[in-house]
Amino acid sequence: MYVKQLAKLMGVTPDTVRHYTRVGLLNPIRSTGNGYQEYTASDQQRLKFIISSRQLGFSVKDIQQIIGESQQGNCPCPLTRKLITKRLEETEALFQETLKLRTRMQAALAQWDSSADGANASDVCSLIESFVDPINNQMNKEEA
Amino acid sequence: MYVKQLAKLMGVTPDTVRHYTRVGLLNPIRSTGNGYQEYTASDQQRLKFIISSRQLGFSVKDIQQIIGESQQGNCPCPLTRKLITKRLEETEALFQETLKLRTRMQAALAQWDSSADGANASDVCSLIESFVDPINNQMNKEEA
DNA sequence: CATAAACCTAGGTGCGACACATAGGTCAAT
DNA sequence: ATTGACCTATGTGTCGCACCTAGGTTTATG
Repeated sequence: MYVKQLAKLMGVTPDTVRHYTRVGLLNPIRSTGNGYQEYTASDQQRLKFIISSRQLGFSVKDIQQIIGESQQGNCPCPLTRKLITKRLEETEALFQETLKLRTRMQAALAQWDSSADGANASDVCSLIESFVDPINNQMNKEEA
Repeated sequence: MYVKQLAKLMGVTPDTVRHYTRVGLLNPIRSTGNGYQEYTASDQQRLKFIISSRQLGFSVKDIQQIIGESQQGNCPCPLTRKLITKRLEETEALFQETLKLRTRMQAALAQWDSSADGANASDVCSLIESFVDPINNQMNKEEA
């Protein structure tokens, strides 16, 4: 099976399949004669594994490591647990940051909807310049 | 004031200041003689604006646009509102995706903590291979 | 005065996971 | 023979910086 067919079958783009091939995650066979890449059932199974792993938050390098561990005859599961623990921490951090960003943006937009336009020579945009963040600016807390 | 001093004053790295200078957001004056970049009070104010904008989720290109609009004599506030609306939508989408990813990861880790290691010739990692996502796999919903 | 420490410059590269473009070869049908 | 749809390898662009290279400047010190 050629690249486009495999891609369509697995719900990714041909470029994605080529990308994984470039980095060594897929190992198609060179077709005799025309030089086309022939993807086997093994590649299909591997691609399914890659897609599952990506959906679980593993990076491409993580997947390379996991597969490498497996190919060296070691059980990759301990490594897998370690990696996902790390990735989960990162995702948790990203989640919290995104949540805070969203709150800031919503607060800004709400404030701006009810405020007039305006700028002068020294300012660029009065909306941004005068934005007061009710979250990060709680009367400077206990400082007063 | 030179790059390091401005950076320290505003709580960013000298590289960040240089980056904004490279893309034209800051316009320091060339010092006579030694070629050093001299940042003025105007640059300091501008940098403050940039940092605020970044914290509100604007991209560097957004900021370039907003400043450009202002420099052409137009009020940048309508553009600002339009841009933040778009960025807020993106942030909302990222937030939802991150939330779902976190849930998947937590589910996987919980399942893996109580399951044995194992892999064979055709598998890479049985944990990933046999992971069942309780969120995305709700008995295939109504299909049965 | 020589030297070292600490600052500065411009320009280039690296990150991550692809998407997209370039220039060309192959194959099947018309 | 030509067209269209496929394929190849390789390179570049994305984003916001961080980091590195190779060098010049300034200041303090022995």
